[in-house]
Amino acid sequence: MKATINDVAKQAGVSIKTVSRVINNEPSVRKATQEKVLLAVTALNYKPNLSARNLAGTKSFSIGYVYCNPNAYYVIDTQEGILTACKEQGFELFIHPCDAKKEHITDEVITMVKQARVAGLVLTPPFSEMPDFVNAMLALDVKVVRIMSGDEAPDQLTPCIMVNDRDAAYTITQHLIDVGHQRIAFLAGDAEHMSTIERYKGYRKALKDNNIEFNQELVIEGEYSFDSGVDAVKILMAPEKDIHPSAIFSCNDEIAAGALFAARLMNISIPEQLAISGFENSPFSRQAWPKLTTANQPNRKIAENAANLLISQVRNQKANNALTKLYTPELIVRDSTTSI
Amino acid sequence: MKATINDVAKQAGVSIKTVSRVINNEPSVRKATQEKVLLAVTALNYKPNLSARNLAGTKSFSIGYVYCNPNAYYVIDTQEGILTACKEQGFELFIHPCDAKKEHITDEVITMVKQARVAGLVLTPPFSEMPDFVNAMLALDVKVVRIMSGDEAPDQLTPCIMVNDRDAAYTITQHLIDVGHQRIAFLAGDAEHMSTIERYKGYRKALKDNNIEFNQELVIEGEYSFDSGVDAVKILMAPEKDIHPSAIFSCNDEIAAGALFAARLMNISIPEQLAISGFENSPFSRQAWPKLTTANQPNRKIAENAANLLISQVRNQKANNALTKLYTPELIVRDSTTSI
DNA sequence: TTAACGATTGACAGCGCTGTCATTATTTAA
DNA sequence: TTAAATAATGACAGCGCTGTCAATCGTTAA
Repeated sequence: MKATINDVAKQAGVSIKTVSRVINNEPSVRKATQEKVLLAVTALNYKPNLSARNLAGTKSFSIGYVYCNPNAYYVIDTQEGILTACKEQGFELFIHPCDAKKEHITDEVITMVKQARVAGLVLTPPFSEMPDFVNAMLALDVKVVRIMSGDEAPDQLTPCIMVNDRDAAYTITQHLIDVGHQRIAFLAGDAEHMSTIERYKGYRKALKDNNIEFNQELVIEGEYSFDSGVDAVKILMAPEKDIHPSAIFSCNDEIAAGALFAARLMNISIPEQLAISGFENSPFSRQAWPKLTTANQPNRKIAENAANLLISQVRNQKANNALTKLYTPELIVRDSTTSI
Repeated sequence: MKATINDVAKQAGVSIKTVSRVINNEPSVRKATQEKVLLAVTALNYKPNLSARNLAGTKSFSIGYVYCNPNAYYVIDTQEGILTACKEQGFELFIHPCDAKKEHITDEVITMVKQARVAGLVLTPPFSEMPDFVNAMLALDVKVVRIMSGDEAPDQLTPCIMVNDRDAAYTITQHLIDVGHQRIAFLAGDAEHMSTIERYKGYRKALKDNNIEFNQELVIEGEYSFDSGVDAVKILMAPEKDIHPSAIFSCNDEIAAGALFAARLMNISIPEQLAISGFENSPFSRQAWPKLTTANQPNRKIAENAANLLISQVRNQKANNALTKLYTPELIVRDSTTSI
C-alpha cells in the first residue's frame, strides 16, 4: 500500500509533525533530523496525499490554467510546461478552457477558483491582458502569473513572463532587410492583441534603423487567420497595383501560410519574387512549402517558468510582484525568405 | 464561506450521513427526506469537497485522460468533452500527456494512476489500441473506456466508443464515385493505426459495391502528415506516368492539405482535374483552398460520451464491459470535390 | 554552575467527508 | 393486536495531513 506520513515518521523515529515540517520546508528542523526524515521518505517512496493536504491545511496545492485560445498547439504546449512544473513540485493542475468574451466570464472563473480551491492561476493572452479580470482574481487572494507580450510588465499587479515580440519582430524584419528587401509589407494579426502591437513596433523600428521609409499602404490590417493572409496578398499583389512589396512580414504562421498559398495561386514564386516570414514556429510553418522563416517561442519552457514562479509565490505567500522574466523568440531562417 | 455537509444537514434537519446518502444517490432514503436535503443543497449552493471525499471514501472522484497524440486539435476537443462530463458529475480530471513509445510508459502511467488515485481512464489511440496497456490498467482495478476505430469492440475488456471510420470512408468514396470518379487513389495514414486500416476497408468496399476494379498502384502508403500527401501526389501525378487518378481519398486532412498543395504546384486544378477529400474536419480542412471535402467526427461529443460512460462505471462499480457506442463520422462536402 | 532563553520537537484536534454499525421508524405477517 | 422483519436514519471513528500550542532540548549569559 502507499506509504503515509505515519509510516515515514515511524521509519525515521520522529513524530508525524516533524515529517510534515520537513516535506514543507518549514524552518526549525535540525539538519540531522531533516536528513533522517528525507532518508525515510526516499526509502518508502513517500508522496504526500494531496487530498489530505488540501483538506487539512489552509493553503492549497492546486493551480489553474485558464485559457481561451484558438491555437491548439499553443495551448497544448503551455499545458505541458505547466504540468512539468506541477509534477516536480507536487501540485495539481486544473485546466479551464473557456470563452473570454462570454458575458459573465469573470464570475465563471471565480466559481471555478473557489470550487477547486486553486491557490494560483497561470494566465495567457487574452486573460493576461484583461486588467479587470486579473484584479478580480487577486481580490480572491489568488496568486497570478501572467504570460504576455512586451518587454516589460505593464504594471506591478503580478509577476510577469514577458515575451519580447518587439525585438523578435525587429530581428525578423532585419533579416528580411539583410537579404535585400526594402519594400516589406506588414500583415497584422488581431489589432486588440498586444502581440500584434508589439510586433508592429519591432517592424517599424527595424525600418527606421535601416533608413527605410515607412509606407502605410504596405500595412494590412487583419486577424490571426489563414484567410487574413490570403486576402492581404490578393490586395498587395493585385496586378493593377503599380508597386508591390518584395517581402512580407506576417504576424503569425497561419497568416503566413495563407499568404504563401495566395502567392502560389497567383504564380508568384517564393522566395524569389516574394519573401514571406511567419511568427510562432507552429507545425504550420514546417508544413508549408517552402518552409517558413519564422520566430520560435519556447512555449513549453515559458509556461514551465511561469508555473514555477507561481508555485513559489503560493509557497512563500510573500509575492514579489515586480518580478519579471523576459523571453525573446529567436529567428529561424527557412526557405521562404532565402533562395533554395 | 463555502457551505459544508454540516450546514446542509442543519438546514435540512437531518444528519450529515443522510445528506451524504442523498448526494451519493444511495438507496434507503425516504423520498420526502431526499427532497428536504436537495432543497437545502440548492439553497446553500452546496458542492461536496472533493478532497474530503477522496480522503474519506474508498472510491475516488477523479478520472484521467492519458494521451499521446500529435494532433493538438484532437486532444483539445477531447479534453473539453471529458471536462464537460466531469463538471456535470462532480469529478476531477487529470490530464497526462506522454509518449506512448517510451520504454516504460506503462509503469509511468501506473505510477500516475496510483499517485492521483484516479478511478478511471479515458483512452484514445494509440493507448486504446494497446491491449497490454489496457490490461495493465484493469489489473490496477482502474475502470477504462476506450475510444477507437472500428464498428465493433475488438474484445470485452472495457466499454468502447467506436468511431466507424469504415462506413465514413465508404461514404466519402461513394461521394467521389457519385460525382463521376472511377480512378480514385488512396493515401494511407500510418499503417499501424486502426483508423488507417478501417478507412482502407471502407474505401475498398465502396469500390467493390460499385464494380470498380481495385488498382494497387493507386494506393500509396504513408503517414498522417502533410509531407506524406505532397509525396504521394508527386508520385501519382508524375507526368511520365500514363494513368493518373481523377480523385484522391486522403486518410486525414493533413495528408489532403499536402496533396492539395502539391497539386497546385503542379498546376493541376482542383477539383476539375483532380478531386481531393480529407478526413477529420480539422481547421486545416477549412483553411485549405479550395476547402476540403471531409468527414466530421464530433470529437467533443464522443469524448463527453466516453467520460460519462466511465463515470457511471466508476459510480456503480458494476461494469458492463460489453457496452459499445458507435459513432459514424458524417460527410461534409466542400469545394475540393465538387466544381465551384 | 545555573537560570533563562530560543530552537526543536511532539501531542492532539480537526479539515469535510464516507464506512460501519447501532438505533429508531415503519411495514409486514401472524 | 403484536412480534418479527425491514427500511430509514444517525452516532461515531477515522482517512492523511496541517495548525496550534505545549513540552523538551541545547545554548548562552550571569
